[in-house]
Parts: sequence; C-alpha cells; structure tokens
Amino acid sequence: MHSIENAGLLGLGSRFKKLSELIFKQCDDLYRARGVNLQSRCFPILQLLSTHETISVTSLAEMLGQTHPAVSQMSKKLESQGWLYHEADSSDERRRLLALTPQGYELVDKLQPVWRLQETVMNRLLEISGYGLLENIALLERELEKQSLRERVEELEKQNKQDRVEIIHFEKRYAKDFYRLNKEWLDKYFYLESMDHEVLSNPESQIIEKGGFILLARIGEDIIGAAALTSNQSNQLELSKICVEAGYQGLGIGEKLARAAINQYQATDFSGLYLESNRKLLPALNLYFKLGFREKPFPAQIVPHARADIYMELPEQASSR
Amino acid sequence: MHSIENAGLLGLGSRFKKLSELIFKQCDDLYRARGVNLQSRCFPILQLLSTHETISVTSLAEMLGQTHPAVSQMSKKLESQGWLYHEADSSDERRRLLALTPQGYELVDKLQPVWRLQETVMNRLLEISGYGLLENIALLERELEKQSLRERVEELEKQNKQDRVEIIHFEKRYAKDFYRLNKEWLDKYFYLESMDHEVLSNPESQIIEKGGFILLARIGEDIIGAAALTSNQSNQLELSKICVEAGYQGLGIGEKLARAAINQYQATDFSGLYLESNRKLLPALNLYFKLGFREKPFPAQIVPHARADIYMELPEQASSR
DNA sequence: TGAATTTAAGTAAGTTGTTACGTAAACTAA
DNA sequence: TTAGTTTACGTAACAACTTACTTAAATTCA
Repeated sequence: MHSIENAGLLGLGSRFKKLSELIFKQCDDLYRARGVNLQSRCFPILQLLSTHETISVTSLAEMLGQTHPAVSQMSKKLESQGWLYHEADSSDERRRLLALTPQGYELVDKLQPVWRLQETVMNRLLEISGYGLLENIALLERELEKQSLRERVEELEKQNKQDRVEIIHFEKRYAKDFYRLNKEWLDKYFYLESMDHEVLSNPESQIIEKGGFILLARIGEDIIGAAALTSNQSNQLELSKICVEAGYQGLGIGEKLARAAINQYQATDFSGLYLESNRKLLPALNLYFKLGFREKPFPAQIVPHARADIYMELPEQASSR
Repeated sequence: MHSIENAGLLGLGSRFKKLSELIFKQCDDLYRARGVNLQSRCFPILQLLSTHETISVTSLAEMLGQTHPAVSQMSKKLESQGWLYHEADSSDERRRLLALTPQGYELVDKLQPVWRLQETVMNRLLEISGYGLLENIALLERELEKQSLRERVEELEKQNKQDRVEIIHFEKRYAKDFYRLNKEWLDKYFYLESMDHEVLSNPESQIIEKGGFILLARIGEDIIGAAALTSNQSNQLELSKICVEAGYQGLGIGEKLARAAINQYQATDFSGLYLESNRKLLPALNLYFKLGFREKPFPAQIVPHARADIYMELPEQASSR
C-alpha cells in the first residue's frame, strides 16, 4: 500500500478512487443497518425525485453528473423493485418522466432523518480540515479543466528545453552542424545558391576572419540552432543565417540566438546592425520587430539577395532588455 | 451537475470518483501523445517492476492497494502484449514472479522522463493548495477508518436522543406509563409482586402523598424512563424504580434520572438517601457508585425485599457534579 | 413544407475493478 | 506423519459505470 503513495498523479488518482469506494461502502453499510437493502448509489436518484416530482432521464443524468445510460439502467432496476415508475411526457413523446411510487416516497420518508444525520456527520468531518478539503478538490478540478495534464507536461518540457539551451561561439568541431542547419533551412524555404555553399563550407575564413561572429545554440552536445553576424565593406554588421532545427522550433531558441547576437554586436565597435529577410517569413519578421528592428528601404550600396525583399535595421539604443 | 454538489457524503463520494477518472483519462491522453498506447492504470505495475526486478502477484497487489485478481488480470494482459513475463518461484511453487521483458524495460526507459515531468507538474498543482489537499485526504481516510460512517451516525443519533430527553415530575396522565415501564423492568429481571402492583397502580397515594417523588424521562410526548424517591417511616428517602425503556437503554438516560433524583433529594429536608439493589445488576451498581453511592450493611430496621441483596447510601456532600 | 439537424433515450459491448469460490502448495501442530 | 490451516493464485460472475451506436421525436431553416 505504501510504495504507491508517492507514485505521482496516478497514485493520487487511485487514491481518490479508493476513497470514493470507501465512502460508498460505508454508506451502504449505514443503510443496511437501517434495514434498507438498496445500494447507496441509488439514493441520489431517489433524493432528487423526492424533491422534484418528475424528472426526465437526461436531466437526471445531468444533475447527477453521470451519463444517461447510467441513469437509464439504474432507473430500470429501481422500477423493477417498485420504488419508481415512469410515464411518457405528453408534450414530448421521446421523454420518459421518472417519479417515485408511494413505496418510494415511504422509503424516502424513512431515510430522511438518516440523511440529516449523515449531513451533520459529514460537516463535522469536513470541519476538522476547515473545509479545506472541499476547496482543494474544487481547485484541482478547476485547474485540470483549465489546462490538461498533457498540456502542462508539454509546457514544462518546453520550458526545460529552453532552460537547457546554451548559446556558444563557433568552434571548429561544429562546422558540420553549422552547414547542416543552414542547409536544412535553405532547402525548406528557398534553395541553396553556390555562394551560400562557399560561405557555409568555410565559415571561419568567410565570416569570422572577416570580423564577423557565429553563435550556436547547444543542448547537451547537440547543436540545434545557429546565427551569424557578418561584416561587409561598411562599418555595419549583418545579422543572418538564423536557423533552428525542426524539432526545436517554437521554443524561443531563435529569439535567444538573436538576443545573443545583438549583445555581441553591442560589444563591438561596429556602428550599425541590419538584416535582410523575406516578407513571407512572418514569424521571423515579428521576432525582429520585437527585438527592436525596424523596416528601412534598401540602402543604395547594398546589392539585394535574390531572396531578400525586406531590409531592417536596429536603431541606436534599441531596446533589448 | 450542480444539484448534487451539496448532496452530502454520497456527493463527495461520486466527486472523488469523477476526479479519479479525470486524472486517469488525462494520463492516458498524455501517454498516447507520446506514442505509448497503454492505459495509465498499467503504469504503476511497470514502474514497480522496473525498480524491483521480480515481484509476486500478491505482493504487487498489496503494494498497489488492490486485490490480487486485479493484478492477475492486468498482468496477463501486459504479458500478452509482451511487456512482461513470469517465472515460477523455485522456492515456492505457488508463486508467480513477474518481471519486465527487454521491451518492458525499453518502455520504462522511454517513459522515465515523462514520469519526472509529471511529478513536477503534480507538485506544482499541489503547491497551489499548500499541499493541503494531500493532508486533507489523508485526514479523511484516517477518520473514516478510525470510526465508520455508520458508527458516527449512530453516535450522533444517540447524542440527539440524549439531548432531547427532559426530566419531568409525575403527572396524572403519565400514570399508565409509570406502570408500564416498571412492569416491563420487573418482568425482565424479577417478577411482579402483589405489593409492587399496589404501589405502581397508585403512585400518587403510595409515593407522592407520602412525601416522595416520581421523576419521568420524556422525549417529545413519549415517556421512556422513570425513577422514584420513596419516603418510609425514617427521615430518609429511598431511590428506587429506576427504569428505562428497552429501545432507549445505553443512552445515559438512567444516569440523567438518577442525577435528577439526587438533586431533588438535596432540595428536601430529608437527611439521607439510600437504595436497595441486586448484585446481579452490575451496570446499575456501577452507575450508583459513579454517582457517589457506597455499599453499607443493611440497617436493622429495614426489612429487605426478596430481590434486594445490596444496600447503598449516598454519603453527605457526595459528589454529583 | 421538406430536409437537415438536434435531442432524448435505449441497447450492446467494453473497462476496471470487485467478491466469492476453488485448487494446490506450504506451513503448523498434535 | 497426518490433518488442519494458511497462503498464493486463478477463474467466474458481478457491479457500476463508460463509449459507441441506433432509433425516433422535435426543432430549425432554407
């Protein structure tokens, strides 16, 4: 019995079930002691009928929080034992209105005082915990309804992944990863130009030795994202080649890379940070905007890439918390 | 759904059941999302096996807090799906030791991180309520185990009856009740002597007009107990004829009557209170002792009843809170 | 008005337990 | 050693639901 007590949510689930069974059983026992040989699960039906005259199957089910077949089956049983009967609703022939028989009323009358006693006993039990139990159950019900366990786990997982991401500088041993990530990205959205191949295959000579930077996102030993700051003739840096591996997208890793790149830029003597992108890459544009980049017309001296149709620049002192 | 929320303990029972079902379903959902098509109810078994190598059916059942047929059935299913296998215990041929297959271990490994995430999620959920939920459940479990619902209801009922008892003085209209109660009592323990009949039939002339008192215990309009203080030649009062109707015994009504009688005696000028009883009426003797009566030898002037073999007297200033 | 949809309720079959009972191995005590 | 008891486990039957499906009446809407 003990090993399971700390077995997480499932343990809690079966504990609730146990407790529920215990309560039903003890109620059965109580009623049996009063000479009433009827399962306690039937009583809510009788109780509701005693105060409502007639109720249809479906609305009874709704009141009890059960499915209609459950009520249908239970009512059939109760009917065969003579506690209730049914009649068709004259205004809606589909409906079967349930009502107590005289014996049913007699039974309810007999049980009324027991119900009152039971109510008091329960209140005393709950009083011990300052009614905290009821509140806590309601809270758990609400929380699980608001966001399912699965959603919670997935969110937590995402969070964990995000937390485990490190942003590091390029190292020779990650050259292949840098190529792979960029190729994946270009294959997906555009196509690989020969110039791309040249740059991606020789990142050290083509980017770093020209005064640029390459940042990588690492989880454990896996490289799962990259970004580059490239230096051209001007005194400005270009942010480019931001890409994140397919399975890790949507976790905010791109943002992390971009922020790291901005920090890197701010630590240098370069006097401007710009990027070129494409209007169809909406999520990326949103991110750039969020980070402070603003659209500008293409400067005259820049020869636009074939795939670039938007130019953005980070204003001086742009926010980047 | 709402009408049942305040339907007492049964409502609480089905609420627990609901909550338990919700949890199981959400767990199923979570595992399914991970590509594991196995009901969440199976996992505790796998989890336990993954840390214990082999476990017998019965001890597994005990650990899970379920019956052994449940484990037997579940394990058969899991075995047919290839997650576990069994072998006979060589030291006890009755026992079937369950263990994980390689696939089973693989599955557990795969799920390990999910379990950890789930654990965290649950802890966060419970944190909201300051872990009050767990404490409150444990409290309810303990309380219901300590004293069942039935016992609680019966105790409360007893209490209610006791509270509703009034002790009143004799009135003419209750003469029959006085006779009935005493006759019942005498019939049960001894026999009705002709002298008894004389006294019981004419309580006013035989008891009250001689300076004595008759007290009655009344619930609503029912007289369910009686006691008499009779005055003989001496300056003492005799406490006698304490009797309580069969269905109301054990509720402390006799004590209430006796205390009222002592109070009545103390309000008079009589200078002694004694009683005669029989050694076989042990509960009554205990009560008398509790109220302060102490055994004395029969005084010379008193002619003992046939059925009296013990004489008790209330010392001056005897306790009677 | 006639077709499509919604609603009320029943039936069948499945799930996840339970209790009740039977069997055989292991233990215990005269 | 034998007889009685306990223990481990399986099977069958049942309980109290559920889901999935069907039927038929009522309602809606084009």
